[in-house]
Amino acid sequence: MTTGRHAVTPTRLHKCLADETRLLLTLLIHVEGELCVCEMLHALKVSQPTASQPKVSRHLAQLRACGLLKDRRRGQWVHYRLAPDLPAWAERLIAASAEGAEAELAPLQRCLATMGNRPTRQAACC
Amino acid sequence: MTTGRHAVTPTRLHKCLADETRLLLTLLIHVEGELCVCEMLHALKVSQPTASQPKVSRHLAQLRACGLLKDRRRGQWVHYRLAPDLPAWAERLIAASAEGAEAELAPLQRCLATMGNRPTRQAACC
DNA sequence: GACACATATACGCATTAGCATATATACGCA
DNA sequence: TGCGTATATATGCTAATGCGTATATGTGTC
Repeated sequence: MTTGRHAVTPTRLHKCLADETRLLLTLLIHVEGELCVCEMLHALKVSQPTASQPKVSRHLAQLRACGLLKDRRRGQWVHYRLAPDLPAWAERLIAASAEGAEAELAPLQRCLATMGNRPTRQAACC
Repeated sequence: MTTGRHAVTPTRLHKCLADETRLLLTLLIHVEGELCVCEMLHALKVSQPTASQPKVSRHLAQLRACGLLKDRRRGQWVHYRLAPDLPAWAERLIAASAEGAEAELAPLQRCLATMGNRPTRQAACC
């Protein structure tokens, strides 16, 4: 479990979302709630056919280091979700981004919906 | 429609705001409505004592090129304001940033308020 | 332990971004 | 015209960013 060293500031948050890959990963998690790396990799290939696993992993690590995401290992899968302690303004900022990126985001969501063999997700309480 | 060569996209907008200087300039304009370069330079020195005029000008040009700001020459002064045709999500995004950056923004506003010799601003309609 | 799968990190490289300094342009006024 | 003020751009440099490939770590299963 990674705990960011810094508080989330607007500049840091914008830097995180200034990369197309990180933006899509973040927004995808924002709308889906929680996703594992293989799901994100799968979805991302819709808009970035050449997207590689290390690329996704590196960007996720960066988002985690900034305090934007939390990870949770679930067997062999690692699931990512938005950090639960994000300030309200940060959530509003992400929501606004999601609206602006609706057109790019929708195809990825559709791809996710039809993805077979998705790892079972269990509620955090179990 | 957008006068810039490109439409404002979330990625482009985040890139714009991912730099501390550009973020503060944008937010300052957002809360003040319209500002000329010398006012921004003056205010910015509160948080960046070494801020130079070319630096501010370069960042403003970048924000303008992205379609975030519009400029208007008023005699020897050039006034900047947010582009009037920004999509609603972009304005909400900026407003959320402003909230997150409140602590850094307030001192600049105070500095502006006590700045002498500010160029007279006239309503756009005259 | 050996192997397969899921994910993370290291390394070398190419591109980009931001900066300081110097210089150019635009306007107002004498 | 020439000068002062306001703003913009050019240049050369350094540092940060993102990428692909290779490799390492962690987990489940046999």
